[in-house]
Amino acid sequence: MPAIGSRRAPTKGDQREQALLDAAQVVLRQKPIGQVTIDELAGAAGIARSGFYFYFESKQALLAALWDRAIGQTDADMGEWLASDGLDRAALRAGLMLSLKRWKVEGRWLREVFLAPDPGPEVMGVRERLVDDGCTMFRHRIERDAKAGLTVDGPPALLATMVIHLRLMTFADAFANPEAHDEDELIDTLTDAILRLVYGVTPAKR
Amino acid sequence: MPAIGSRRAPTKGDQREQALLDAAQVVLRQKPIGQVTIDELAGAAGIARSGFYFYFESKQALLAALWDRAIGQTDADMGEWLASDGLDRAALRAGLMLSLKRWKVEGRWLREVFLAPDPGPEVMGVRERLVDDGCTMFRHRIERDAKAGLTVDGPPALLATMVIHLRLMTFADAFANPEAHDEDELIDTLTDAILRLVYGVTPAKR
DNA sequence: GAGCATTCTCAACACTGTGTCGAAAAACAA
DNA sequence: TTGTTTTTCGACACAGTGTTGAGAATGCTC
Repeated sequence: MPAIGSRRAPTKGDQREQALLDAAQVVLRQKPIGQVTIDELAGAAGIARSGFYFYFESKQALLAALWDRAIGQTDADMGEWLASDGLDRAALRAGLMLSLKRWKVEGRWLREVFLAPDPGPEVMGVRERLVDDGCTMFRHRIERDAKAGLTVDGPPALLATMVIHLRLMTFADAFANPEAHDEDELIDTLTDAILRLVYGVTPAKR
Repeated sequence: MPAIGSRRAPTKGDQREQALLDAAQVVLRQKPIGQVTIDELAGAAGIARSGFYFYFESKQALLAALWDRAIGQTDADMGEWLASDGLDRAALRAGLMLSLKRWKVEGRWLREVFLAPDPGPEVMGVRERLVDDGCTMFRHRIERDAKAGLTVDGPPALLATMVIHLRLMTFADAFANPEAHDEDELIDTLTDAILRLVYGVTPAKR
């Protein structure tokens, strides 16, 4: 594991570590962590089970690393909207759609790290960082608009948390029941729901 | 396990089964299921580990039974509002407050059954029943109001799911961070959020 | 390319928790 | 009491995790 920015060429071990992460990501798309053994993960990356422990302390540690790798992407989805101001419905909708697409593929294990009741300390660390960061960014966005008198009154922190959770659960649900709702309808409903939640506004028909 | 309505006195075994459920409920308030062993549950009810299997097939089965026992209560919390019509803010708020109180005590294991990524089939059965029933009841309430032209337009099923999830996550969050928000403020914000979500209305200041 | 250090691999072991079985004890009915 | 059913538990088999230490492979330096 070379330091970030290190120039040294990736060693065989570095590649193995990436292979382990890649393999895990593929396996975890198919079934829940609880049903995946370390033996299986190691096997998928072409090493013996005990070799796994050279790279990661535990399954949880690998999961945390995997999640860490995905953080940037997830945040980036909503980036444009977070940077915008006021009732930018288009930016919000676009961000949500991007997120939904991601969730449709990686939903299973994203859900695990977000919602698992008792993840190890490593995962908890990453989760808190991500959720806190997410809430903070949303909160800043909302506070900005609150100052401009655009939002409903209500504690921005609470509103941000609600929006985050609403989004999260809607995507988790969409992953669990992919056939239940039309994708566009789902995103339109979610977009408008968030706008009503935060700004108290039902935007004009599209 | 006597049939419902059976007159026969509860045998020692029936009592033991209840003791097991009661003990589990207490233990599960303190720590996540993953950290509770069957040995511990059996011990808390005063029997040997292997004796546990006389009453329940697995930890998951006990959990399902425990949840089953709690279903009636949880539903009853929102009963008054579900039976009412239109924008009955008082009934909604009262129901939410009742639910919150319950979650503050039983939050840990309620959360587990709702959100665990990979519960056994027994729990899945109960979960689906509960979530589906909950969504269905909320949906009926919303459909009724939709017919009366009170709600925003949008698929009632989707709105119901969103409301259920918003409520669920807000309570889960309140359990996880009990100090984060004032109880009344939390419930007021949630109540208004739901009303805006479904009816597009920001009620008059209280 | 020889010598040396680092990186990597894995078989063998110890441990914890789950689930099964059958024999015995306790409770109940006739 | 006697026979039947219910309840209890010790002993076993098994699966998955995590540790250790020996040695193989790799890369670096001269």
